[in-house]
Parts: sequence; structure tokens; C-alpha cells
Amino acid sequence: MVLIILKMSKKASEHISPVLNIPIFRNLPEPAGRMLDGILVRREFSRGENIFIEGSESTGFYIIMKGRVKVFKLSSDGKEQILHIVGSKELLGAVSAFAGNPYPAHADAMEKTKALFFPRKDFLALIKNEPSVVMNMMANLSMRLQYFTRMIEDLSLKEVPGRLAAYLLYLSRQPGYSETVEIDISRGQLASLLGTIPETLSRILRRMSEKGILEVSGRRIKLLKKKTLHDIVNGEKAGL
Amino acid sequence: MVLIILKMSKKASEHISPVLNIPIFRNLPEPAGRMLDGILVRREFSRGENIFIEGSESTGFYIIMKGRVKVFKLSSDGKEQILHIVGSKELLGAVSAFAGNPYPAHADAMEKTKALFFPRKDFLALIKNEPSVVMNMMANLSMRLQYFTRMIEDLSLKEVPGRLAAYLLYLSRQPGYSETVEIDISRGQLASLLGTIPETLSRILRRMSEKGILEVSGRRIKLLKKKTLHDIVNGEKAGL
DNA sequence: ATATGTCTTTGACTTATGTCAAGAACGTAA
DNA sequence: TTACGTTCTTGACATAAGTCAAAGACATAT
Repeated sequence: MVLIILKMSKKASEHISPVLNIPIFRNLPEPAGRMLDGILVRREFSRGENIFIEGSESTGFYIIMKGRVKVFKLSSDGKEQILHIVGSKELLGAVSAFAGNPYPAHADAMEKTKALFFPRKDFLALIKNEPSVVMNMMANLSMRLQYFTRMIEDLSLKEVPGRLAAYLLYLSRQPGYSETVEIDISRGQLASLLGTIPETLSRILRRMSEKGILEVSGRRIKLLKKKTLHDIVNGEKAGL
Repeated sequence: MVLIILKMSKKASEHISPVLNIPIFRNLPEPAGRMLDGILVRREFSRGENIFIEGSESTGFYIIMKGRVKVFKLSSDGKEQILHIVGSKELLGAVSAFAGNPYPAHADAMEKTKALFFPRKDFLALIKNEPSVVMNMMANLSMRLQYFTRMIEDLSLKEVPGRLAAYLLYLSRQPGYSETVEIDISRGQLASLLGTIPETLSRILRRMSEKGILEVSGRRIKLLKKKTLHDIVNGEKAGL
């Protein structure tokens, strides 16, 4: 039923299935693309809506088309640690779906989010016929592993100012930013991503402003002394 | 009994390439196994020897056959954080070799280690012909991702006693252990694995002994109050 | 056995960061 | 606008954990 709606929503003007633009489906032949159109289920989530919870059985995975999703763990006292933020064209819950394990974390939509759901059984059938999909997914997993490797390093080796500095410098290397970066998440969320609490983050931002390293105005932050930020990442105290 | 097993494994090797017992090569046809015998390079490392360093180019990956290898990061002041310990039948450096990235961490042999080296170019050739290898590797990567997810949670959500308790309980669930566990790494290494320093670990072990939660004698630790350990994992202070 | 080097433990001290509580700033809806 | 709820900031405080330094235990080799 949902499948029919999907099909109808696709205009004949599109001679190439748009799903073939999704990284893990790159290089697939066109017939496979048409087949995917019939398998993938469109789903929408509103801001703050839960997509899955930790421990629940994985029935498939999501390809995020629009919006952002936070994947996070909760401690026994309700504090959350964001593991990562999944954005457009990225996969959500793929590892669990592949391995057949329950989801290891919670996922909430951070804003209005559109996604395609890929049922596990259909996915397992697809990879039998199209091994290249597995190759693409492995590249995807590899990147995630490298990201996590780095995150473990950040969380365990550096103090909060170092983690913040690393994050700001990372943002400044993203396309469109250089001297000024726009933090696209709230202070509290950023604190969680850095493995700390809003109070601590707030204090550190103030101290960095006082030292003339940053200029903070809401979610817009100007990096005045990038060199000092690099030093902080490398463990320098920089008089904070 | 041991002799019989030994004999059988020797006999079997005359008919089936032993490499086909390695998880990622499971289900490969015998001809591929013989081909692998000609590709894999036997390498040995002595205790403490470096296998690769962070940032160096990845020319292939290792399959550990005997011994253990620690994969770790170094902070600017030389402090190390162990990411994981790779043991028998496990892969070392596979992500980098697959993605063609430099190694993201250092790897040192913790003891005399025997490994098979799989050159990157040969591996890329193999997966073209044998997609099932990629499936097996993806299962491997998935497990690693889940492990890292858990590790990030441990490092960021829990205090050191909680991480220690989680590790001890994890060991006690391993085959062969229940009330008493044998820590197979030195105090300093364990500290690094838990994201702390030997001094702190030492103090916490003492406090737990004083409270009658543990009984420590060298690398042998008796878990006297498992329930309390669980409470500590869940954030209870337990009067430490 | 003795000596040498490494690993581990302990104590005194410092510091980064979390907790608690209150006020300020901000956004949203009436 | 005002009022309300949320988020952010700030201060005083508590504490977990790191640093430094020294002593003790342990293992290895001579």
C-alpha cells in the first residue's frame, strides 16, 4: 500500500531512480534502482520524535533524506551522551539491521526529518544479488569506525577545552566556514556531544572569550586565534 | 586428549587450507583457500615490537594467529589510551586497508605474536571474485562498531569505579570465569584501557578491597559482591 | 643470591569538572 | 506587549581524578 503511494509520487520525468544517488546504492544498475523504489518505505518524523529506542529489535535501517537525527545513550540518571548526529544521505541503524542485533542506542529526530526505511529482509535479499551494495556499505562502516576511533581519543585523552577546540576547528574546515562557524545545535546538545554538561561548556566558552580566543554571539562563533585553539587541542592550558 | 586434537588439526590441513578456518574466509571454496595460502605473508613480532604507527600508509592488514596486539592512541604528552586489544583470529588494520586510509592509531605486540599479512592489492582483487568475504568482513566491522559504541558510553557516562566494575563483570561472564577472574594485562595497561592512570586504578582497587567487594591478589581478582559491582556500574557510589 | 630495572602502591597536593541553586536571556503563544 | 516555559549563564561548593614524588614489590638477568 505504501509502496503504491511511493510509486505514484515518482514522476515519469525522472528517468533515473533518485535512490541511485544515495552513496550505498552508487553504481547499481538501473533495474535495481527501480526495484529499490518499490522496497523503500517513506517515513517522516517531527522534531523530538523518537525513531527507535535502545534494546528494541532491529527490523531494518533508515536512509536519512532530510533533517537530522541524534543517536545517543542514556545513563541511569537520565544524562545523555550523543554518539553521533546523522544527517542527509546518511544511514541510521544499519549496523544493527545488518547484524540482526537490537539497536544499541536511542535515536530521536532533532528536527522535521524525512527518511527511507529499508526492511531488513529486503536488504538481505538485495545484497545476495548486488554485492556492490555491501562494498559501499563497508566503506560507510569503515568511515564510522574511524570517526568513533577519533571520538574515543577525544573523550579519553583531552579535557573539555580540548574537545571544544577540536570541534570548533573541525567545523571551521567544513565548506562555507573559515573564520566564523555556525554551531548547528543547541548548547546543551553540544555539551552532550562533547561529553560534558551545559554549565561547564558555558564557563569554558566565557573563559575563551575573555582570553580573546573566540567571539561568541549566540550560535555564531568567531575563531580569533586558531593557533591557540590548536595548542589547546594538543593539551596546552593557554591560561584558561 | 590434547594430542588427539593436535593430530586431527594437522591431518585436516592436508585436505583443507587452514586459512579457511579464519572467520572472514569462512565459506570460501577450497581453490580460493589454496590461492590465499600463496598470498598471505607470515610475520612474527616480539613482545613490545611495533607493528605500525599512526599516520603511516596502510599497505594491507593482519590476521592475528597467536599472541595479542594493543591498538592505541598517544596524547601529545605521551599518555596512551588503548582502543582495543586484538587477539587470535582477529583482524588488525583492516579498516584502513579497505578504505585506503593511513592507520588511525598505533599497534604494538603485547607478547610474541604470529600474524598473516594480507597485502591491500591482493585483498582488493580477492573481494572482486569472492563477495562473501566482504559479507564476513562487514559482520566483523559491525561487531567492532558495537564495541566502540559501548566503549564511548563507558568512557563518557561512567566514573572510573563504574568502568572498572563493568570490565570485571564482563570478564566474569567470559567462559571459564565466574567468581574469580584473571586479568590478562598489567595494571598500567588496564588503566589505559579504562581511560585512566595506574595510580587512580590502584586506589580504587584498594578501596573496593577494603569494602569487601573484591579480593585482589596480583592479577587474580575475586568478585565477592557482584550485586554491589552492578550497582556501581549503574552510578551508585557504594561508599567508595 | 644480588643487583637492576620496571611495575605498583601510597601520600600530599592541585585542579578540572560535576552538582546545586538562582537569576538572566530567549523564544513562543496568547 | 505580557506571560510562560525553556534554555543559558553564573556563583558557591563538593569531589573525582590527575600530578608529583617516593617507597615498595616484583621480575629478570648476571
